[in-house]
Amino acid sequence: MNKELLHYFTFALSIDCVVFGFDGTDLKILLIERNEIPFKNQWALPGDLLDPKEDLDDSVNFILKKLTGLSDLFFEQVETFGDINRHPLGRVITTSYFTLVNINKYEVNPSSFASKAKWWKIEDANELKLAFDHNLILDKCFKKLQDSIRTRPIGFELINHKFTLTELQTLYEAILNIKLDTRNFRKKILQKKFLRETDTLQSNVSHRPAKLYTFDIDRYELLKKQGFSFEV
Amino acid sequence: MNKELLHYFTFALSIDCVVFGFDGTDLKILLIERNEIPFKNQWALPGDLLDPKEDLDDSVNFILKKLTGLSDLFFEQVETFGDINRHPLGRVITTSYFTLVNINKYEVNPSSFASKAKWWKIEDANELKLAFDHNLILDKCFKKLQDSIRTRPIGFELINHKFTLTELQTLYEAILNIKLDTRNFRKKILQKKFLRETDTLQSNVSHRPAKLYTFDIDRYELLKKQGFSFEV
DNA sequence: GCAAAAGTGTTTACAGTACACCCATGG
DNA sequence: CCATGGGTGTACTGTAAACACTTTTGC
Repeated sequence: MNKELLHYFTFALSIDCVVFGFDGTDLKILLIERNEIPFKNQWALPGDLLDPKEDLDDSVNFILKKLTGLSDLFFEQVETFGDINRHPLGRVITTSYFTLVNINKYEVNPSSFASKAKWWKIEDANELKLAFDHNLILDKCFKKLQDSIRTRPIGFELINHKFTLTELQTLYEAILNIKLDTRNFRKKILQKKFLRETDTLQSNVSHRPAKLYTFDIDRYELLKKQGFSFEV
Repeated sequence: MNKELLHYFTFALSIDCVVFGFDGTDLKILLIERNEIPFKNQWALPGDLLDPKEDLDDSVNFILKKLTGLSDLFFEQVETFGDINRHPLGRVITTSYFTLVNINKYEVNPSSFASKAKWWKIEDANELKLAFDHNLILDKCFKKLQDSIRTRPIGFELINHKFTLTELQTLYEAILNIKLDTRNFRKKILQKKFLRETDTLQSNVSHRPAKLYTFDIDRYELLKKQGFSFEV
């Protein structure tokens, strides 16, 4: 490679993972506390520099696992941030990815340069001064999440395999930050026919037990292709 | 910077501009013919390596102008592509941006490593074997364009300042690649109230002249904020 | 007066919204 | 038998879709 060209090969690339989680009640976001400069002892999105030998999209799960122990999540790319001064150590461009998981199904274990890893309520995370431009990234990804839930049945990771309609409604309410009418919500979501009633009921609840539902995968995939729209 | 860290600062970043254009009838895409390796003499999206001293978002117009003469367009970031082998000269990550312009309002002039710059019909461009992974990038950006036109009144660059409803309908039909019912289209788009009737008529047409309309900017901005949805 | 595109209204069907009471269980 | 959340139906309103003829101009 000639010298003129080498001048261009001086960027670093990083990946930032925006992992939203739902615990049955609240929408949360997974943050780590950094124990390395820059921004040592500050909260940040899990993210790291990309190794030049690794593929961009493939590295997301690798990096997330290294810092938090979570693995094999389905991420979606959101946006790439490239302000000149966004990183104190040099010219680092970062690409952000988001996903949404069921918090109860995963155990979080900080490692590498993460001294802590913790689920924060969205509202609380927004109060923090995060490392780098991570407040901005979080904000953009949250908007993308809100958009996403309106245009597709967000996935099988969100809630337990079998779930009640109330749990699903709570998820929608948490993400969109609005109250929904129970009867209308049920009507609308059942209409789409991507939920299947099971013959199991909730147990050990001190009220009328709710029916449990599962996703009908085939129908779900079909809707995704057709450009499903769910205007709640 | 220590040696270990330097290992990460070996990426190059490029920008690819996906400029869609409308000439009143067809939807087109602006491509250049490269007169430099790699992919010399092949058609490609206008794009180039980013100078490490330049901001990411700010460089789009700079690069486009250098190659095609077009300037000051409003771009939107779409996606970042980072396959390991996408660029033959080394590890180059590229970020794609799209815009939509009125072809008749701009003059195209190839320069720098572009020997030609030409508007191609979308269908024809899809038949070409483009440089790098540009077929993939074009495809993703086209889908984004189709999405965009459903969720906002795409801008003031598309058509002349004053335009007829038929021109606007033709634009929608070209982008979405469907036929629309004239009466329903007019009803729906006028309902949104972001068009304002002028007291001017078309002239020099050998049929009944159409009324000319303009955008009502205030109303347009309001709708953008509110998350306008136009399900044609 | 003819060719060519502009312009216009009504009916029908379906989806969204608002709203209040009974049901099944655990304790 | 009471507390708790589960579960259901109907009437109303508004938007989407289908569809055909008259108007205005240039030549």
